[in-house]
Amino acid sequence: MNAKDQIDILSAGVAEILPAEGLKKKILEAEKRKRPLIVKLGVDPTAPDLHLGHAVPLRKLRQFQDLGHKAVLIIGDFTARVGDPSGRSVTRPALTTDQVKANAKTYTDQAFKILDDDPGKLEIKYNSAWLASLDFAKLLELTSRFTVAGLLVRDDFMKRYKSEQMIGLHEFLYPVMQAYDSVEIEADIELGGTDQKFNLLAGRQLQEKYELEPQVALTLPLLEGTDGAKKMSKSYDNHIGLTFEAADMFGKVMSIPDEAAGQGRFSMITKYYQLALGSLPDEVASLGAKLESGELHPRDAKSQLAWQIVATYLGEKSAEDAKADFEARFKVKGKDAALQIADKMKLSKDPRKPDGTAFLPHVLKEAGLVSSSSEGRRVIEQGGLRVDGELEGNLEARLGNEFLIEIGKRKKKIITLPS
RNA sequence: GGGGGAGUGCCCGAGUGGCCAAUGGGAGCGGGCUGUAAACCCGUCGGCUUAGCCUACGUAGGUUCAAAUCCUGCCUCCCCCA
Repeated sequence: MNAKDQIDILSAGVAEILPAEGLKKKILEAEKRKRPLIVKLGVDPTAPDLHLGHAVPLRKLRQFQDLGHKAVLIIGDFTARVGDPSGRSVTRPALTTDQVKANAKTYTDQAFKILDDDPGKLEIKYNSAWLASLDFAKLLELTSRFTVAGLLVRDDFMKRYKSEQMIGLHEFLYPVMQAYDSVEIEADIELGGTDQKFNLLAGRQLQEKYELEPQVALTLPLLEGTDGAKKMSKSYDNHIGLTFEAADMFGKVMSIPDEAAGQGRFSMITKYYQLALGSLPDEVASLGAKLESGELHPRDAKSQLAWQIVATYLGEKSAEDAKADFEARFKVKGKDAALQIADKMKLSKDPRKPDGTAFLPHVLKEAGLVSSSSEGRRVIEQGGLRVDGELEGNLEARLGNEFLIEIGKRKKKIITLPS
């Protein structure tokens, strides 16, 4: 592919390219020398649960691979012992090596679903390989290339410093270690979220001191979560986990708003295509046009998006099932649709009294549809319970041997009582 | 080593002796509306066959007719000085 097209694809959806002309230069150079670019992505194996936000840089990395470049995934097993101070107002707790190991495995399992694992295009390295054996002399040599003032200009540190919160000395070393990773693998490009900008630039600096061609930093925007406002994060409860069950993942994608706050009518939909799915710029553009013209219904656009996302992580079969399930649950109404998707379950005890009636809150609790009988009572009082398709407003009711229970729109079960 | 502060329901966070199962926000849940599990509106949100009762405000005791609120010990976390 020619250089211009490559640049178009690679710079799509990117927050910043530093320096601005850097990507172009690197690509032209690679073309001239007929060698692939080395594209680095550093991974901090601290959180075991990955979500779609984490997938953004991985998608970009995959685009590089697809254009023939070489991805180097650095598992920061060593740096994880320090914890990235980026965006943190407090020192992160250090992890044990076992935790780091387990997290790294979870990470790579997920990452392989996005990346091309052709060994010519992907290399995985643990940075303990070179960092663990650094001796103090080498460390001094490394650190002498950075200045305290240089580190302090960084926002995270400055804020903490000014507000008199503690900054561990070891935290100063984080950018240094990460920068050294870039030296070690001679990275041409490094990817990261916008919050990683400082660390990526530190890599540039250090490479220069080691007389290497400095890497180009490519930062990617942070993906908004399902609320369409804040960045996706587990602590905001707006994340879509890569290990979610198919139906849940599908539904969560369907629940993203069309529009990200103040960014155009279908901006969230197109953004997810671009960032979470890594669709190419022309595809995203034509999708946006179709949505604007009304040719494509936003619901269908999201449904396709959800399908593809589920298919990536859990397979096409799961995606198909999740889609069918979603439609049966929310598009088609009525008892027949409910019967199709309801799970069957058998209660071990018969809750009925001699007169054939049963206290429904207990039945709901036994069936695992509510977590307490008080909650069951509430649901019934609020008009959320249907038995065999009929609204049931009484706490006690006569029950047959098999019946369909529906609570709200989502929970549906066919209950069988022991005879 | 010395001094100070804090621990409240799933999370954040009010509450400083009775009016507290505990304000408010978020998440969750139910209803309405809708192209959607979006947005918005309404309701609900410890447990219990619930006009009542039980358990709860770090933990163990104590004072009091009455404690999340006062006292003491213990545990945990944080900050400042050295």
